[in-house]
Amino acid sequence: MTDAVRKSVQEKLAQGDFSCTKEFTLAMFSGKWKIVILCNLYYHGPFRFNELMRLLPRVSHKVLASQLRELQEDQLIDRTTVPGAQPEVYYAISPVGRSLMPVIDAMHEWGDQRLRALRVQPQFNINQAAENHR
Amino acid sequence: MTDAVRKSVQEKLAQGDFSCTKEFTLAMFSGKWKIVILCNLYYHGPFRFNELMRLLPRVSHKVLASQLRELQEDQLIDRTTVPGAQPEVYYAISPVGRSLMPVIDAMHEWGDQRLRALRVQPQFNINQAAENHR
DNA sequence: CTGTATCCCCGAAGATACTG
DNA sequence: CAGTATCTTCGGGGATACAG
Repeated sequence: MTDAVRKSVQEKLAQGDFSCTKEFTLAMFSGKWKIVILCNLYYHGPFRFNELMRLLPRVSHKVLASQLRELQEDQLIDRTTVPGAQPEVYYAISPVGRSLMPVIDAMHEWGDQRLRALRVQPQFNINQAAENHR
Repeated sequence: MTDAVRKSVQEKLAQGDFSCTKEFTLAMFSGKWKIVILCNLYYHGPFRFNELMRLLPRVSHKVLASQLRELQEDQLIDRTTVPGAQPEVYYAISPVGRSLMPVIDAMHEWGDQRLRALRVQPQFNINQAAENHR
């Protein structure tokens, strides 16, 4: 959703061009909330829509819905409806989504080490870097 | 650059919030061309600006420049100027960028297997999936 | 509760022209 | 050759209102 990558990958695939494996993977969790959603579902079990809303305090209604829809389309999560007077909808990580976790773990580890390194290097000021990016 | 993630990560860091390691890593190669640039620099050695332009046939002048600038700011690549009558500028992957390659390799492998699986599953039509995304 | 429909904003991506 | 400056376009993200 966030993502120019996502779109261009889809176009490539539609044209039968499968030479974009890295970008394809990248497109899986591009989107401002997808990684957080994925990790929450993985580590803390299935959640209902509003439970996720509470877990992600800053996400808007519509955006959460669209992120979940895309994650479903990519088959990374499963959506289950428990019937009843007021049906309950549960989102859970799927086997495919689960298989993506090692990649996310690798990202976590790299980011962890990198941030650590940046904080002890006085010559690289993180706030300055943020400034530069404007 | 592409990225809502990049921006929100920078804001978090500026506020002293370092609890976004995965997103931080994600922000490294979010941007439509960054992974391709990184891999090219890694596997096929330093390149000059115009050489990169030729390698990425669809990228525009300005966008390539901005992607390279951000990669520099993130210290993933090094920019070297060889002085002379007409100075030559070379872009090469940095040690930090090099350390990111295992993560990218993991993404490559996952994407490869996933795409393979999708192509043999007739029940999941990739073009259809692309349609759904509209 | 779990969404969809609408409208707005902003920044990334692109095209083009200009510069040292 | 290696960029910067400017303008336009397009789509993601957000807020809000409405619906089943």
